This record gives sequence, C-alpha cells and structure tokens, in this order.
Amino acid sequence: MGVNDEKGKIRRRATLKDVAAEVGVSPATVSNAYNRPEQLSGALRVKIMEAARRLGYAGPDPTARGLRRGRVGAIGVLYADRLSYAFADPAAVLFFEGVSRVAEEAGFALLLVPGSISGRHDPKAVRGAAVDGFVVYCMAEDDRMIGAVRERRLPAVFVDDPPKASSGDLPIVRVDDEGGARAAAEHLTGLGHRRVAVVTFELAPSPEGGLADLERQAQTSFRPTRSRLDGYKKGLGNAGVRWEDVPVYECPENVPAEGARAARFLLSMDPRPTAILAASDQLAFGVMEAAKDMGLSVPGDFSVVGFDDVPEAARSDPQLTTVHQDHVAKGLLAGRMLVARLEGEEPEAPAVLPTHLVQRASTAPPTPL
Amino acid sequence: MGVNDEKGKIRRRATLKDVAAEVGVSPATVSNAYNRPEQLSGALRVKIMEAARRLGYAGPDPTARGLRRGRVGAIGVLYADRLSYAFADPAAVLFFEGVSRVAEEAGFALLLVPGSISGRHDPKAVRGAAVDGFVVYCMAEDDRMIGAVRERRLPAVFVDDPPKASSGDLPIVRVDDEGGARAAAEHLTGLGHRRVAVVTFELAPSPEGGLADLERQAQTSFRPTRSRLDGYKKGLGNAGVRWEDVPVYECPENVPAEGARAARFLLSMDPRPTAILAASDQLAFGVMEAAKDMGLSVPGDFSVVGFDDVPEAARSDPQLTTVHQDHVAKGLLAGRMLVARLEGEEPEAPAVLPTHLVQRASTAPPTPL
DNA sequence: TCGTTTTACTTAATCGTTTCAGTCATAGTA
DNA sequence: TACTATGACTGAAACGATTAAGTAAAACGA
Repeated sequence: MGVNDEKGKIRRRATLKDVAAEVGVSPATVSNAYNRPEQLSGALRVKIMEAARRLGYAGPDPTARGLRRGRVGAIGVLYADRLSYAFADPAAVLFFEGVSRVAEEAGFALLLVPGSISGRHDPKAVRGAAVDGFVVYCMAEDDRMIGAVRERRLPAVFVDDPPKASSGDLPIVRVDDEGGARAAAEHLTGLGHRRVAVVTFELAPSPEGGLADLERQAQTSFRPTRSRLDGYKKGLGNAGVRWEDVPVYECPENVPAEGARAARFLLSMDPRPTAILAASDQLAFGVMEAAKDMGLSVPGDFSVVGFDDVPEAARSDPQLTTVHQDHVAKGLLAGRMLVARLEGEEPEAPAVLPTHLVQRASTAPPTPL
Repeated sequence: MGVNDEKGKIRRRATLKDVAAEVGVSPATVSNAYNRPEQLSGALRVKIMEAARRLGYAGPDPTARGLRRGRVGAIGVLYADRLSYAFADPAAVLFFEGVSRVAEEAGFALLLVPGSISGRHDPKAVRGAAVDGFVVYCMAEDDRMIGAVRERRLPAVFVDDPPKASSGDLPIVRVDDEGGARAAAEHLTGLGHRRVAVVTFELAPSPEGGLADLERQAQTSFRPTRSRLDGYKKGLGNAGVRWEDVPVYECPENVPAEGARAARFLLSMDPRPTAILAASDQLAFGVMEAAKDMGLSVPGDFSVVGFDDVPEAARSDPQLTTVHQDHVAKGLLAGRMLVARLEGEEPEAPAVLPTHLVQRASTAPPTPL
C-alpha cells in the first residue's frame, strides 16, 4: 500500500516524503539529495531524482524550507504608496532596477510590498511579507509601516528617509538633497532670478494641494522634501531672497498633472515668478506642460529646474535643467547593504550619495518685464 | 519560569507560543486573536494584543502561516531575463503596473522572479519562489523555466507566449501581434514604400545579431516575434513585396543601442531601404538615433514604424508612428485571471487584446531617389 | 429544574522540510 | 586482529503557525 497513484485517488502534490517512500529511503536522504549531494552515493542520487521526476515532485517546497531554514530567499521592497504608482514613477523604477540587480545576483527574489492598499496605510502587508529583510523606500519617517518593519526585527535598509527616533546605527542610504537643491537655487539666482516659486510634494496628509505657509512647511515628515526645501531656502537666501516671500505650492501627488496645476496657479500670480523650482522632474514636466498650454515659453518667459534627472529630463522639450542623482546606484547600494547584512556582515555606516546640477535648456536669465 | 526575558539571556524573536504563555492561554487562542477575533471575548483579545506588543511579537510568522495555510499571499511574476532588464523596458514596467494593481487590491504582494541569473536560465528561482501562482511574462515557449512552472502545479497565467504543447485550456493573455504588424506594413506600402527592412528581436539563442535568413526566421520560439514577422510578411505581401527580398536584422537584445546597430547596417545597404519596421519601440528609438548620427532625416530620408506604443513614443523626435497595445490592460487582465483562479474560479478562456496603428510623424511617402 | 444552546477556550494533529546526532557496515591503520 | 575512520544513510525533533473537534461553564428557554 502507500501513497501510490491508484487510479481514482485524487493525486495531491507529491512531497519529499512521497519521493522517499517511492525510492525506499528516508526523507532525510531525499532532502540531502537536493541540498548536500555529496552526502549520497551518486547512484542513489540519480535514483531519487528519477523518482522525483516520475512523481512530478518539483523539489522542496519553498515555504516549508523557508520555515525550517529561517530564510526564504526574498528581499522585500517597501514602497510608500500603491505599487502601481511606483511603476509609474521613473525614479522609483530606476531604484528598483538597482536593487533587483544585486538581489538577483545574490540569489534573492524581490518581493514588492505595497505601503498603501486602497488608500489606507495598513501594516498588514508588512507583517505578512515572507522575506528575509526589507528595503524601505520613500517612506515618511513617522509612517506606521516603519514601526511594523522594526517589529519584524528583520534586517532593514532605509532609503532617503531615516526612521524617526532612529538609534543612529541603522543602515541608511540617502542622497545630498540639500546640496542639490541649493545648487539649483543658486543657479537661478546666478542667472539673475529673484522672483522664484517652489513646487513641492505633499507636506502633510491632506486631500488637496495649494500654497503652503511656513508652518505647514515645517510639518513635513518626508526627509528629502524637507532637505530640498532647506536647500532652496539657503540657496535663495544667499542671494538675498527672503524665504517668506517665496510661494511654495504643495502637490498631493508626484505626477505631472499636479505640477501643471501648481504652475497654472503660480504663473497667474502678479507679479509672475520668473522661475520655478520643482522638487521632482515629474512635477517639472507638468510645469512645462502647463506653460505650453498657457502660451508661455520656457525658458523665455520663465525658467524651470527639476530634481532627479530621470532619463526623460534629457528628452523633454526643452531639455530640463535638473539636479542629478543616481537612482540606480542608490538601489545598488541599498541592495548591497541589505544583502551584506543578510550574509552576516556588520551593518555599514550610513551612506550619502552626491547630487549635482545638470544645466540643460529650461533655464535662462529672466527677461526684464 | 518560562521564556521570560531574564537579563543576559539572548532574546530570540517572540513566537505565538510565547505570547500564549505570557497571557496564560493556549496558542490556539492567540492564533484566533489574530485570525478570528470574533471567537474571543473582547477583554482577552486586548490582553493578548498587549502581551504581544510587550514581547515585541509582530504577528504570525508569514512563512509558518503560509506552510500551514497552503498559501503565502504572493503572486510570482516570472520575467524571461534579468530583472534589471525588465525595469529598463518601459513595456515591461507598464505590464507590471497592471499586474501590481490587481495584486495589491486582492491583497497579494508581487514576487519578481528572475528568469535568468547571471546569464543562465536556471529554474532554481522558479522552484524556490514562495508564491501562490505565477504570471509568466515574455518567456520563450520552450524555455526550461516553463517546465519548472508547470511542475510546481500552481495556477499560472501565460502572457504573450503560450507554452509549447499547451493543452489548450491554459489561461493565456496575448495581443493581436500579427494584426498590428500587418497594419504597420500596410501603412508603409500604402505610403508607397516597397524597399522595406525589418529590425527584430533575437530569433534563436546566439551571441550576436545580424541578417537572418528565412531558415533562421523560422526558428523563433518567441510567439510575439513570430507573429509580428508573419504580420509584416502578409502586409508587405499584399502590396507585392516578396518577403525573401526583405532584409530582416536580428538584435540580440531589446535595447535602443541594438536598434541603432541594426539601422547602421541596413541604412548602408545599396539600395537603401526607404522604411524600417521595428519589432519594438525600443529598437525603433535606436534606429532613429542612428539616423540622426548618420545625418539622415526621419521621415525625410526614410520612415520608421515601431511596436508597443510606449509613452516615450509620443515624446520622441520625431514622434514615432507605432503599433499600439495596452500594456497596462494586459497586466490587469493577466493579474485578474490569476487572482480569479486563486480564488477558486474556473480558468478563463484565452484572451486576445487588440492592437492598432498610431500614425505620428516618423512615416511619410518615400522620396524618389 | 433539566436539557439545550451558546460562548470561550483547549487539545492535538498537521503543514513539508531540515538537520543534529546517531547507527551500521566497510575500509583503513598499526 | 583489534581499533579507529570514513561513508552512507536513518530517526526524530524542530521550525511557527492553523484548525477541526472537543470540553466545560455559562446562559437560555420552558
């Protein structure tokens, strides 16, 4: 008797135990056949593999193996928002590209974990993710998800936003947002701009965008956003522009359409700004789109500077002056730091990647009114 | 006594059992607290959650839960090549966007499984993927990975390429590649083109690209490639162009640089083709790049038609005439089919999504020599 | 008051592997 | 020959949960 495939019996998926029974050895031996072939005589190994093929056994079940071994061979990438947004954001895609490169080289698959499901920030996905470690990307420093990540007590690398109350020794990868932003602002003041407006990301949870006063600006819990605003402030300040006079328009989402909305508002102010600093290329593209719709020319009527230097920035019309950061390198670095920890190495020191301004065709000296 | 945290004892991650011990109930009750709260008195549930927090218990371990339940809450997306390539391919990214949308709505995370690790097509990643089902994307119909997928006996949806020897009832999502390709070819012949060349994907494993003769063309095991070539052939044939006279250049990778290489070759033939049909927008972009380098104007000196209609096609210079397919919709559909099966519904019939030609600025009547 | 539900838990089996510590021949050494 | 290695496998205890079936007490109805 046994678990042979009598006809009529519903055939469940074969297990390692079935293969063992078929060959007449212990399960341990079959396990060894897969995991430490050197422990078996060659002949037996062949016999086992044949039996496995015959029974349609696809190898040790990943879940069971994961449970027993304590690792599942996957690293989780946690994205602040819905995954579908991540794929629509070129910067995120480049970052994923970097992470995936080191993950697959080290034999890990990539589990994309949505930070937000149908609008709610629900840590359920984090708690339920079968992974060996996390790369936390683009997550507000006080997000509940971060708490969930830390509760999991898995190795984690934080990108861009260090978690609040971080004990200092966490692996963090970030870029010099402030320096880049300052360079962008100084580029504009250097060209002679003094009436500059800023278009930025969501500062605090809120349904809609609009001008953000100083108080609201102070509320951001996104570190890059804060750093970029700080950089703009310093850069403009160096040329004597008072930050209180700089209109800062807040966009609830990082998509071109929001940038366009911001631009429509800012460009209809009187007097009109001669330049716009956008906190991302996505927003900058929207700004330029709106300009086109309003019959304004860039950089003839006003200048635009982006942030991120996604590939599209070099192909837009006009080509976008923007702050470059190497998203792929950021992903590679984050991936490497996590993989290193998973392989038992000591946590690395936080890393800061450089940024620099790339001058293209969307900026020029202001034309006197 | 028990597993309390005496100081000095290394504190392992708390388990459900620890929480149970702490509260003085059975593990089953703690499990219920998480999974069927209505089975408990409210007071006890609160006590359990408090104890969990106190012990730093992050909720049931996903792997153990997965083993016991038989599902892990993740769907695997299998990509033919290295993951990092996938992220570099706008069409793949759009497809992922679609899949991820339905996945996250249904409460699944997305496990990206590389089809190729450091150059080798190794089914190990497939065998080791802790998932409930697969979406198989862009995989040659005779790839070993497909065998591995089928051995896993998990629900799977195949996209674009039906597996060889498929029993007919497999869930498959594809697009009307042939119709689209024919429309592209007919568009060119309609404009008066007769000397047309084709730039296509890899037809058979081979280190380098080059002209592919009829025999080699017959070898493709990528279904979309074959269908597109068939479509071109029919479209051109309708205008009396003999397929044997059409140079077909094979590119080993779907990247602009390869398209450029193909174009450099084809455009230095004598007589020069007046139009190029590219099997993807990525290749078409490369073709246009090469044209620019060679001082040729598109569509002045020759026309180009792409395939895929990725967003960049509308932004290139000149804007690319191409065959539209809805990649996001394809992802949504594939995702929905898989989720439906995972939720116990009957396998759906294979679906074929439409394609259509989008005329932009990269095509024009040939200029008489 | 007694039998029946209902509520609130508990018991124990199970999911499919891995791995440590044996066991038992056979080969090697002195 | 007696003793230790080596090689080739086995036994059984985890890994951390879920869940069907069971139990004891409390609530209910007549």
